[in-house]
Amino acid sequence: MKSPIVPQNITGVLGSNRDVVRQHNLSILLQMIHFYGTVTRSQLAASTGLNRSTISDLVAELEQLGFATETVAASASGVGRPSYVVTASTKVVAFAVHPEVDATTVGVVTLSGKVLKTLRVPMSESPTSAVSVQTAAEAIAELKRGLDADQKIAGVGVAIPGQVRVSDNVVRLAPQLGWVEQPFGSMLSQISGLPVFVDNDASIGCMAERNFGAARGYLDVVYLYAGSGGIGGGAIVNGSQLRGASGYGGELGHVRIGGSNDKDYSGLAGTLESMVRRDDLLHVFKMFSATDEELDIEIQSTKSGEAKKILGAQIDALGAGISSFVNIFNPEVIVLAGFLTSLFSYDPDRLLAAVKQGSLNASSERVIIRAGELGADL
Amino acid sequence: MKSPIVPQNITGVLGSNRDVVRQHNLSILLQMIHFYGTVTRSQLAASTGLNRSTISDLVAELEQLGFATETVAASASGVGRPSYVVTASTKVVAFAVHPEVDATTVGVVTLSGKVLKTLRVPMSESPTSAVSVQTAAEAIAELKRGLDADQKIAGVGVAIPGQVRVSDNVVRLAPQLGWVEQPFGSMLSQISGLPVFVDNDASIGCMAERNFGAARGYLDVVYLYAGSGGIGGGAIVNGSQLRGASGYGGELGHVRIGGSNDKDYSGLAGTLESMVRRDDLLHVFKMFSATDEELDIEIQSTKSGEAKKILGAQIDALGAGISSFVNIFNPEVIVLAGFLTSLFSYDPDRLLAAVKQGSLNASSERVIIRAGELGADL
DNA sequence: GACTATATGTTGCCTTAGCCAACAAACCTT
DNA sequence: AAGGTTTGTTGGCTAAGGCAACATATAGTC
Repeated sequence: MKSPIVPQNITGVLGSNRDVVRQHNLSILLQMIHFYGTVTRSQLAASTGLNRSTISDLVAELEQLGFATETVAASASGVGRPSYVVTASTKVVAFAVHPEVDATTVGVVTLSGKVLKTLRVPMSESPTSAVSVQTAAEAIAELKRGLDADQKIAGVGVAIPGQVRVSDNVVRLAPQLGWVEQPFGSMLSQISGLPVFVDNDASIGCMAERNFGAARGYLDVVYLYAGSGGIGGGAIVNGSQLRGASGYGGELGHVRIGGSNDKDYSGLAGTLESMVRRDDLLHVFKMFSATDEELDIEIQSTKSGEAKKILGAQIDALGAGISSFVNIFNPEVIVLAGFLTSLFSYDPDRLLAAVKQGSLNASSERVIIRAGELGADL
Repeated sequence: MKSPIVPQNITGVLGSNRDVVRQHNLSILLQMIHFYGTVTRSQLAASTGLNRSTISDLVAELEQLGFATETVAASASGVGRPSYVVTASTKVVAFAVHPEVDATTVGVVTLSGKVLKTLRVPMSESPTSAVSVQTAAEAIAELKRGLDADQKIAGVGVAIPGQVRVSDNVVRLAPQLGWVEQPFGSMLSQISGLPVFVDNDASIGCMAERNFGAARGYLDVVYLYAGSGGIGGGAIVNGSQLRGASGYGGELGHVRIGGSNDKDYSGLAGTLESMVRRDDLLHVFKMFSATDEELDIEIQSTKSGEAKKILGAQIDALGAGISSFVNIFNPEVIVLAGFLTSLFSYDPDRLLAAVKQGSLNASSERVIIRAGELGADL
């Protein structure tokens, strides 16, 4: 067997297709149902451009697969015959796992994005990946017992505060947890017997905002999330998540914005993460740990000049970072999450001014804020 | 007519389709032919995954449309029946227009990417867009006369050193040329009677490198180009060009990397463009204007401490910028063009070290250099 | 040089999936 | 109740890719 010399790598991601069309269309419908929770058939037809009969066929298939339910239109409010209402099935659920330093959280989510139940397992110390997997598996088993017999489980989504190689669900580096090269996906998959999808927490937050939150329906989105562990980011480029070659693109917190020598959690100097630090605010408020809500109250009500100075500096730094992202991505929406929300609401004008000052096109740029929700996944 | 309340904006860019498949497949084949210049039918079949008979059919259609030629395989070197060779037709050409401050360049390019002829029209002063359009149209007419009767003209591609709204071919802002909101596309289209596609020069350079140059075949690419007018950039994300919501994304030169107050050509402070300046090098070498080649010779042979200092600083700044892009995009390749090539070859180790220092994942990151070629287009 | 193995092109038929048009059903208005 | 409007349903149509059998062109073997 000679190796076939140049096996032709294709120009793009282009496998061509025939029945791929079906898959594609089903997937689109499922996305829309997932997205809206409840849609009429005619709406589906209108927005996909597909024929009524085709939609009918496709929805029937989805229904048979258990992903959707058709109901006979409650109270119609139109002229013609009322369209059938397609509802995302609550029979299909997924588990969402979020390992953190002080706890591992597991939730059950329906296809429609509703969180049915969550379980938070506190940890006395930062868990190894093996411990975390074990904890997650037990929580999943526990939650599984609470499900109805007819509910199907689609899989498990894991949100990791760190870099993840998505292709094989390996956690490359999670500095806070102290994990390096941990095959979290395969470990959890083996124990739980379910398909597992691992991704960066900010990427997942970004997708969640795009599907259910502030960036709902936009095609170009920049997302920034700041928690106790630094700043994570994600971007939606032309409707799909920025991943990069190996799946760990979108590290927007580690973008260099200033000449400062302060280092961030990953040891890089002058980055956004090093200049917008939650810890600095906690420190000036003499708090040790606080929820985002507690911190927000402190921020909005502070009279300390020192605190105001830090807040101003952080807002300017955040604005500088955002302006870079505006220049790079030209997004429709920028979504801030975590305590960045507080920075924005503390002085929106200052942030907007900072962004405007550093970006090329003042045009078409809106900043919306919204807290992220627990990891939802497809 | 009531407006249909919520006309359903779809989740993604999703119109669904049936005969779209054909278009898709034809387009893929054309891309591959365009990309390789010459391919066998069996190669096409292998890399698209399509059936032999389908390929046969598709290629026949392309041939009939005049985009490709099938030849009976010159010297075969295999076991079985030799496969037909499909060649990009030289019968289909496109014009490439590049307006600059001191000249407007127009070229004829074949589908296979070969530049048949170029025409450079020098300008005594920076042209208005109307003048530039007029010049381009005349040059196109001139070049048209030199074409064979059986050559088809696909269209005109225009590379603008500035921001372009791709959707309607309007130049938003080209600081060097002093253009603001010029509908270059429609103007040229009207005069020349050809379809015109306008885009940012760096974006086009990026695509060219991806199709024919150093980034050939890669799916995630970051491209940086530095000319006399500043630094432009482009990125290929998952195989397609980063455009942004309004089509002027990818302004990588205007990303903030330092606390400096030096401003770039667009008036932004501390950006990559403000810290890596061709002019500074020209100045230290006491040159007024120079080609990249002349500058390169100067750079590689200089013994001046002053020059070395500037070079070092610029390399560090470039490295800082690149490291940000590595964190954001996680690309496979970074392509440097223009005089950035010289910076890299002057001290590659220093640049690599600077990149490494500022980026998260030292893994999977290669830097290749190559000079860009004149705008080729699809 | 005939034979075999191998790879590819060609042809006719099949299947799939979306479209279309006609009709039926369910709603609103008058 | 009649007419208008929107949507669902049904049966037939069509385009496009797959498949299998056969034809064709090369290399290697005896």
